[in-house]
Amino acid sequence: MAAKQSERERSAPKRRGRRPSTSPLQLEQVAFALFESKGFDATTVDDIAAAAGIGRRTFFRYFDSKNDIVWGNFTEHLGYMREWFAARPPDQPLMDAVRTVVVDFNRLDPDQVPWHRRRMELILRVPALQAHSTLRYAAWRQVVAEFVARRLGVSVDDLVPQALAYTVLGAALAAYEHWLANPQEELTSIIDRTMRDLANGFKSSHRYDSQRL
Amino acid sequence: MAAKQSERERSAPKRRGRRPSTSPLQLEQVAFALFESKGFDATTVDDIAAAAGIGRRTFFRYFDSKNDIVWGNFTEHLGYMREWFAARPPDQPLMDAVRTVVVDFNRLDPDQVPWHRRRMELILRVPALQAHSTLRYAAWRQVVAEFVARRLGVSVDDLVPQALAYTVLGAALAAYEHWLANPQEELTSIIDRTMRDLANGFKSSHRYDSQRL
DNA sequence: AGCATAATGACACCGAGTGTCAAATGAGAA
DNA sequence: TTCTCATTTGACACTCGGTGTCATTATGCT
Repeated sequence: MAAKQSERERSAPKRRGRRPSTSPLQLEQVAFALFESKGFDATTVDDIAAAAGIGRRTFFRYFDSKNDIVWGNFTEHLGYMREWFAARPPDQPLMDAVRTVVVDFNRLDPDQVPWHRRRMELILRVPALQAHSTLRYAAWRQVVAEFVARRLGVSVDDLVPQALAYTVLGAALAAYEHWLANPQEELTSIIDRTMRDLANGFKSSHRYDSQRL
Repeated sequence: MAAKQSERERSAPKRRGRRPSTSPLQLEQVAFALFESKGFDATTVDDIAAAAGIGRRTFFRYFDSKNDIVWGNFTEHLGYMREWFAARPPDQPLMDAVRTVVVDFNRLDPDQVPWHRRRMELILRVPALQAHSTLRYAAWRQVVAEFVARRLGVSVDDLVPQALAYTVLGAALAAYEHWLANPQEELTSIIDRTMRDLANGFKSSHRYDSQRL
């Protein structure tokens, strides 16, 4: 669906037929308002379509599923992450490179923070979205695994790149949950700390506390 | 649903009313046969119920959802894992203890291997099940996090136990995928190797190859 | 004006999951 | 045996997410 979004945006210049009556972004905003007031599960697609003034069938032309609403243009962002990996200096140690990119990938403009927090609260706390997110995470992991495989000169499907990608994702998710529970801490700091723990094999983890960094 | 199963089994001795006309295990077997022949998505709950000779509504009294079929008595097994963690010698290093238990948790009787492989192929390859499985993994992670938190003397909700649990899960999943792709290798070996990589911070991972162990 | 293109919404359909309730079944008590 | 009570079952109706189809509407180009 983030794919749909970007296709739509890129093919802007010279239109031909009828103009879209809304946009993924606008639908996202309408939907988020409903999620906030009624909760995700209690909000039906009919509710969202009605609130946005479109038909139910039309909604599903903007998003493949109700779950996909919360993911914004994630797929597009993944492209940036891939580029950042490609731009890492070849002499930078593997885990340092991974940590740097993952931290940067999650750096936010201060004005985006509240919206991102609401997004992540949905993704990480609503069971239906927790489940669905797995499919998005797979694409994220793949980007990491591709970088690691390139660095190690092995196939993306080999155990090490996949295991590394899986564990890096895990570290990031734990960091995100900690961020949701501790709004005063900076997201990038938490991720950085967690990624260092991971690169350490959690050997000195008992010495960390929430004040560090 | 695995909860349902065990309640059902435990409350066996003195019955009163009408006897159940089937069992979760029998339904699982009927369902797996259908999944094998038609695929998971193409198999409807009606199909399963019909094949098992029960009504559709009755099916949902044995399993909370179609997805839950593939998880067998996972919740029950989790109990064992919790016990194994509790039985670890207090002087065993943290990551060694975790590795040992996770490896043991996935040790199989040779005759169970084919069935377990089919189960895991469904869980790890069918998108609907990949997604749903996240909810089961959360319970698994919690068991790991509880052990780690106890060892470190911190809260289960703290960053380190959660991050460790998340990454251990990730390592296990990568190992499982490798196992599915390489049936000749032993599952426990793969998991052991991956867990050692994790405890190493993947520092020497480029020296591993699929022959090791 | 007329044509091609693209988006829309109405309609009908499927499948998962749930609430309700009467009927079937089995064990123990009278 | 018959009555009673607990428990499971299945029929029915309903909600909701998601999809296929198709006529309609809006827009740009010739």
